Amino acid sequence: MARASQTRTAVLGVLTIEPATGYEIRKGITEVLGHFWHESFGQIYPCLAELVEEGLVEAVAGDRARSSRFRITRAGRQRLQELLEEPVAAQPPRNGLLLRTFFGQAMTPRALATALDSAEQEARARLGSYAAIRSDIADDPGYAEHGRFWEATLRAGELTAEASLTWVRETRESLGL
Amino acid sequence: MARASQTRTAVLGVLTIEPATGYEIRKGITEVLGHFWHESFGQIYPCLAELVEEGLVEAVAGDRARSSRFRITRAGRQRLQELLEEPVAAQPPRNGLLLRTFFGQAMTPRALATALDSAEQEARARLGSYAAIRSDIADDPGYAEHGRFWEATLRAGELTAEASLTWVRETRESLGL
DNA sequence: CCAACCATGTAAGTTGTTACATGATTAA
DNA sequence: TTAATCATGTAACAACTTACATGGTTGG
Repeated sequence: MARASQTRTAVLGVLTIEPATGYEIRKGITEVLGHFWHESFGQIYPCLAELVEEGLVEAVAGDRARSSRFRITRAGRQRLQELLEEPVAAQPPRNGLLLRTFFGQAMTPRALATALDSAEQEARARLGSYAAIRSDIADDPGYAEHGRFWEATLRAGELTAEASLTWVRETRESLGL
Repeated sequence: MARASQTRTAVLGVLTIEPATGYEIRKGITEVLGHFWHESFGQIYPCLAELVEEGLVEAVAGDRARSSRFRITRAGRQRLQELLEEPVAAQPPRNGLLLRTFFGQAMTPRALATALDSAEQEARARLGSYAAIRSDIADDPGYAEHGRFWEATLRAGELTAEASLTWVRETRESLGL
């Protein structure tokens, strides 16, 4: 059966921006969508092969040996639209930090405090990276079409990171850590 | 090889509260940890069998035929502490709503607006359920030990849901939806 | 008596990661 | 020349979901 996951959605989506090799697709997902999406090579290459077979993307000659660029077809754009309009499938939640917090009495206060420190550092790092991305957005040649959407996803990251910092602060206080 | 995932951590954790059947463990995870954790039966039963084999939990007679309660052993508590003190393994991000937002120009404004509506409704529903859980926490006989930790996880849910509502509001505005 | 819930377990399938293997190209 | 990056692909494994199969118990 055809791959039912959202990997297809992400790959087709990236190819609407410009034709790309598998390597570039993965790089784009990591660098641009990285704060809310992830794909590994082991997903991308088989997925591309399927998409070609279904006529949703087509391979064009690449810059170098053993490389091919993939371009989304008209059918691919149509399919992408359908995929995007399907209801969002929420991934089952698995928050390791909250699991540790919930069972906090089974660990040393020191260890829980360390976990909170890590969460804080990670949130700060994310906020820092978002500031850098804001410049990238302004420089993007496709700003008029993509920019506002890109900014919206970035804003989600900021709000999440800020909520995370608020939570760490409050939790340190309420648990006396 | 032994199951390396955090299912063991969650199961052992639940059993620190009181001995339980597999069914009760699943129920407890769904009802109490549901806003940040998830396990299916297909994970829990094999995991319990492994834990028994390793001496981390032991089966005691259950209330009825074909049922057994599982009790965490001293070794199990020790193992749980070690597991909790391991660094939090962040699950790779896959946010379907942000994926749709990023590729928002490839879908109709109407469809994106619908996705935002769903996100808003879901966040509101979560806030409602947290209010109900707050009463449960106050009623919990183990409040003094567990309650503060439980409340902290709930607060995380509230902050996340509120951040989500803020984002939906801002995004509707910035994208004119 | 019957619906809802309690209870256990397995098998098949899907999804995804990681490690490995291979080699071309480019910039220092 | 050599390290980094570009590029592709597969095989093994790990994790997880879902559907199925089975039957006991309780409350209305």
